[in-house]
Amino acid sequence: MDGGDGSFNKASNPEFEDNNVSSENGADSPPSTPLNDIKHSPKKGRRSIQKRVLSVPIKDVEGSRYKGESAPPSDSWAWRKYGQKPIKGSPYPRGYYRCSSSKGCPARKQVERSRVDPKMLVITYSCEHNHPWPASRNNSAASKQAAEPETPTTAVTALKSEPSTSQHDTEQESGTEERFADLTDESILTTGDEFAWFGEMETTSSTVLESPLLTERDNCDADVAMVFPMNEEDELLFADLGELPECSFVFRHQRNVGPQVGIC
DNA sequence: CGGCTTTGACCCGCGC
DNA sequence: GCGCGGGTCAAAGCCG
Repeated sequence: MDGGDGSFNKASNPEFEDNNVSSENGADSPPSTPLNDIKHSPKKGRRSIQKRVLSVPIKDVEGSRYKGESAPPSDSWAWRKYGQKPIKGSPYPRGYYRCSSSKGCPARKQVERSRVDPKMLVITYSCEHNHPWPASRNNSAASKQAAEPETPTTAVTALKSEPSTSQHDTEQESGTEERFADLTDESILTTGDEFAWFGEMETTSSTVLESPLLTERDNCDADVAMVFPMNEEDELLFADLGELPECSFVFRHQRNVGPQVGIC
């Protein structure tokens, strides 16, 4: 498998391929499937799955229960890891997370180390086209409450009510939850936007980089990749995973700076 | 006790 | 048609 043939390209990495909004081509026969069906037609089902890819410095996710390969950023939602796989062409494995903030939540995300910058995490969020994201809540709390999904607007509202504590000083301790909550304070809302919460992050966080191809944060209509900076501890965790491949892809989008594309 | 993480196996789509 | 690779499920174990 991951022999590192350096064959990292669109063919081998659909995530980056679909970056461009687009939800795969609608040529396949839609299985129209809920989670159950995903089992039998995981890829077909993706037809209606919208994705966004964000790049976020791992440093920012330090607050989350970061144990190994891929750090599940605490983005105000509860994510349950349901799988991990080594990706061909990448020395780092990819973690698969499912939203556990609410029952039946279709949201999923993939977390993997950036091939270009090991200190960054590439997170791909995906959700079904017509499925609203769950209300953003504290991970554990949401998990236990199994609260029902709320409308993005409601979710944001809830966030705005959150006291924006000095995230600068306690970022490492509080993690990103606080940070994200704070971010919403000054961000613009896009009601009805399933990815509104995500938009908040990218628009306000200088550390969050987004693919130029995905800047249209309409909703689930785009992939969002996040890259988080890593610290030494994190590096150690990945130490045995090997070095970066010779060829890597990373899309960045810094505020007022413009997109940056690193290709091979 | 409930929920989450980890790991292996299976299934499906795509490319050659 | 075959093989490769990605994505998901399910079982077992661990932790709070």
